[in-house]
Amino acid sequence: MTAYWAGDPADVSINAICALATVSKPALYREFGGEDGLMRAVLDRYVDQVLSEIFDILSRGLTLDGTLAALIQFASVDARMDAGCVFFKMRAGKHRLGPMTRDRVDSIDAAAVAAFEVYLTASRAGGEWTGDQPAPVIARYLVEQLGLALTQRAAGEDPAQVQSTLALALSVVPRA
Amino acid sequence: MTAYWAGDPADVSINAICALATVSKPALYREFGGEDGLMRAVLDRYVDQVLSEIFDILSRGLTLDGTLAALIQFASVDARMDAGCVFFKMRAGKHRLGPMTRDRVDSIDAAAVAAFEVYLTASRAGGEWTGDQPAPVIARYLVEQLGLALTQRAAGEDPAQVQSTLALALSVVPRA
DNA sequence: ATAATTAAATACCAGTAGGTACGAAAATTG
DNA sequence: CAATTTTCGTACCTACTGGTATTTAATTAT
Repeated sequence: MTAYWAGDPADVSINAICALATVSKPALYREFGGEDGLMRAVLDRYVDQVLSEIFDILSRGLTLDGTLAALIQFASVDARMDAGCVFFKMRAGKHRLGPMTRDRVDSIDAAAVAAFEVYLTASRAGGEWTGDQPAPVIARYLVEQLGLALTQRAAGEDPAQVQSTLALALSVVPRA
Repeated sequence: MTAYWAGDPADVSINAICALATVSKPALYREFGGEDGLMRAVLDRYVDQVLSEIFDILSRGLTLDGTLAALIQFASVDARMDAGCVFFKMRAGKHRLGPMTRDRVDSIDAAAVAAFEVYLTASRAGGEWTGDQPAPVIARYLVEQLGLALTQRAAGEDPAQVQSTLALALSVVPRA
């Protein structure tokens, strides 16, 4: 996970991973079946350990404004995201992934959009979100903007600049 | 250019290009010096033939609203951008490029932001743009949003969905 | 027509990718 | 302790990468 996170997952070879982990190549294949299985396992672990923070933010019961502020903070300033996000890195190079990893990426993507949709619907019911746009559109929009911010961070862009871009993008969500 | 455009530039090998162009490998090396030289040449040609459309839109003397609408149309619906954009594809995988191509990518990126900045400054002087944000911030924002839209199209997303995302993103620009 | 020169393609190089056959070591069982 | 089974790593495989040495073909000069 560390190796995939630090750079581009597609640029990290099985050989390099074995060397980093001081594990023999057949041992790795016995454990994960191949590159596809390894990446899928890494992605699952990453979602569990890191990306869950995003789902967590949505379930804190914050105001809409507070939720968006927390998302902006996490994606563009938090040190944990200095090297970007394993999920969005994999999604950006989806065509290079094996079938299992690709399926996982798709289902995580769908789950993220769905989580935002649920949040937005509740937010609208509570009168906090006054938008006339359909919730699915805004949910998809938010995921894409988070992805853009995390991609920019992975590219080494200045966090302050990433933050200003993301804050601007999320300012289209009308708060009550 | 066709090969780089159709997929991911980093996934197209010199061998494949030679086969497609029915050109021997030494001939290609005599002409371009190597992969880096070829990519730089392709990028230059692409900017000249395709990406110039964006700079052209900015110099048509349209209203701010009309300009943004034209940009949205071009990036998210125009059939020429069905496979995405060679420039943004290369920029997304910048770490994989040779030094010459990478320098070109950087300078084209800077030129694009500068062009938007000039446009916005003029637009503000004309009273069409009423934003209080600094022009450089909005210029950078617009380039990133165009890049996001073109990346989504390269990934095969539904143009209508790309359009709705981009239109939403550009709606933060305050029109008089 | 033949010799000298220029052009271009075939065939090859080292390096690395993902993946595995097979022999050695270690643990388990009788 | 001996025999068997299971675990594990060295060494190797094929495919493909960017790049080039060497040979073949075309051209020019005599």
